[in-house]
Amino acid sequence: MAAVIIPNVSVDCVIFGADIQTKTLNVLLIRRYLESENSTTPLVDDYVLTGYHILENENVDETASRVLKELTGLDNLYKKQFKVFGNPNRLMNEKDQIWANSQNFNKRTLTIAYYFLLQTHDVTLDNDKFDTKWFPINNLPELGFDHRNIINEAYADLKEKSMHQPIIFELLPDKFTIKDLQNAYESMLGIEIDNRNFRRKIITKKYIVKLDEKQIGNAKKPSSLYMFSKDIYQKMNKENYIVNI
Amino acid sequence: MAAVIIPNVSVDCVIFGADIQTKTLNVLLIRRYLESENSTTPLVDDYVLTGYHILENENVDETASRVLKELTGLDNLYKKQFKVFGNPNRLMNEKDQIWANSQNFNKRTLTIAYYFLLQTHDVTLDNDKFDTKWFPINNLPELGFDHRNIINEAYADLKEKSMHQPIIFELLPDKFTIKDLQNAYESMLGIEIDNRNFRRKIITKKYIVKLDEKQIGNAKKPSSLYMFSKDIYQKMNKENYIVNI
DNA sequence: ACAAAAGTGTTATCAGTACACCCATGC
DNA sequence: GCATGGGTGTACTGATAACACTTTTGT
Repeated sequence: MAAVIIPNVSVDCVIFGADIQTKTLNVLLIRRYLESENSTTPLVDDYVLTGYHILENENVDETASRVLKELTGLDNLYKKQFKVFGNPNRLMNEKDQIWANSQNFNKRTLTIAYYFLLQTHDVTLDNDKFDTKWFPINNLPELGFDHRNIINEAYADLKEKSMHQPIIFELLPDKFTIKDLQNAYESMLGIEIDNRNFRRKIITKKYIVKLDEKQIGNAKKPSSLYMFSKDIYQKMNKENYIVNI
Repeated sequence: MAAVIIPNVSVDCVIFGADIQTKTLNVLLIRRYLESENSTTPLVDDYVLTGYHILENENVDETASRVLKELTGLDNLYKKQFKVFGNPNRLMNEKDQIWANSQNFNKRTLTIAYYFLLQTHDVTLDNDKFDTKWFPINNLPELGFDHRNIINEAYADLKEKSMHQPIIFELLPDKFTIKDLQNAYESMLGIEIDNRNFRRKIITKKYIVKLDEKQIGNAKKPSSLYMFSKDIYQKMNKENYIVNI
């Protein structure tokens, strides 16, 4: 009883992972590989996003969550459906044609693109099943289909959103230091932030709560841990319209 | 030679029109009407968004523009693809079933939703062809399918966006008064703004340019006209990251 | 005691808010 | 000359920006 899929439509997922060690924002990609019959150079050897078709009785959001779970084992993450890519030529470059012939899929497929936010160390990669790898957003490998474009648009949307919504916390552990938060902004936006002003700004927010805990294990002065309170944030932001163009 | 469409997918368009006279934000809707064979009460009598299927060789954005042009005759308007609606039950309520049977379309259809921004007085409604009507966003009629939901989500996205991007100008004529701008914000966001502070804030923006022209025709003191300079705006906003959570 | 990262304070400037009256015009 | 909406100013408060040194800890 194979699941019935909706033709002509797929879901693709840009999985963003913040690496708190390397202080980079990374993207999780799957290797796409096709050997050549008469040469040692492979016909196709690049990376793509994870994705799949939508099942007949499935909500589109559920498709995205399912695809994510299959790859990472994770559930209940921040998820944003940010754009549909439907250019008639989006799967028409040379390598994609070769791949399409080997995989037998429809050449006019729209894809509904999502991005997910998580921390790289929350994912245990099962590379027996998928040949996956994290790549820094600023140093992506060769990508198949229109996936470079999809990633770029996801990243632009994420940057834009991060500037006025508290989604950065989805990229951090529940307990984080002010410096972690600053690093997350700096690596995401590619900017430098004055540490003293940033600190003041953050500490005065009521929804950033100081915990009675210090970070252990790093070789120097231990720093205080904080958490983000979604409850307090939402209570403060009811009907609070600030026009800022 | 009928155009080939992509099955299972459609585009729906929320057309927002600002009415500078009534100071309301309106939505353009099409009447959906189906007579009953054995009763004077019609089987279906409500309103829906305009929309259509995507053609085989058409970009999704082109579908949206085409649908808009067919209904309004307008081109080159601000257009935002904001969300896909793909719930398996989205066309399954009673009246939609009746309608679906009379129109013979697939009950599992995803729709890619767009919204457009314009001024109501730019549209000449050809009601011989479509039975269309403007409705204030706060006083919508009975709506078919999941279109109330689609409109609500479009409106939420528009409000959110209007607070930190200069899209409000898409709802105004090229030349507008400060008061027009204020009215547009007030009706869109449902708030009241202090006229003096708003004025100062707007006039100090370099991309809001005062013209050597006064508004004529209104019976009192003529007010100065201004325009929005996209050029200046874009030059100022290059790489200008302001984190404000 | 030293290296490393955490954490702190001041001043100047700018933006936001609250609030009430005069001005220019058409009739 | 008067009604109508256009347009203006000030004082207070809070936020932002620029800037460099001290504190705490582990080794």
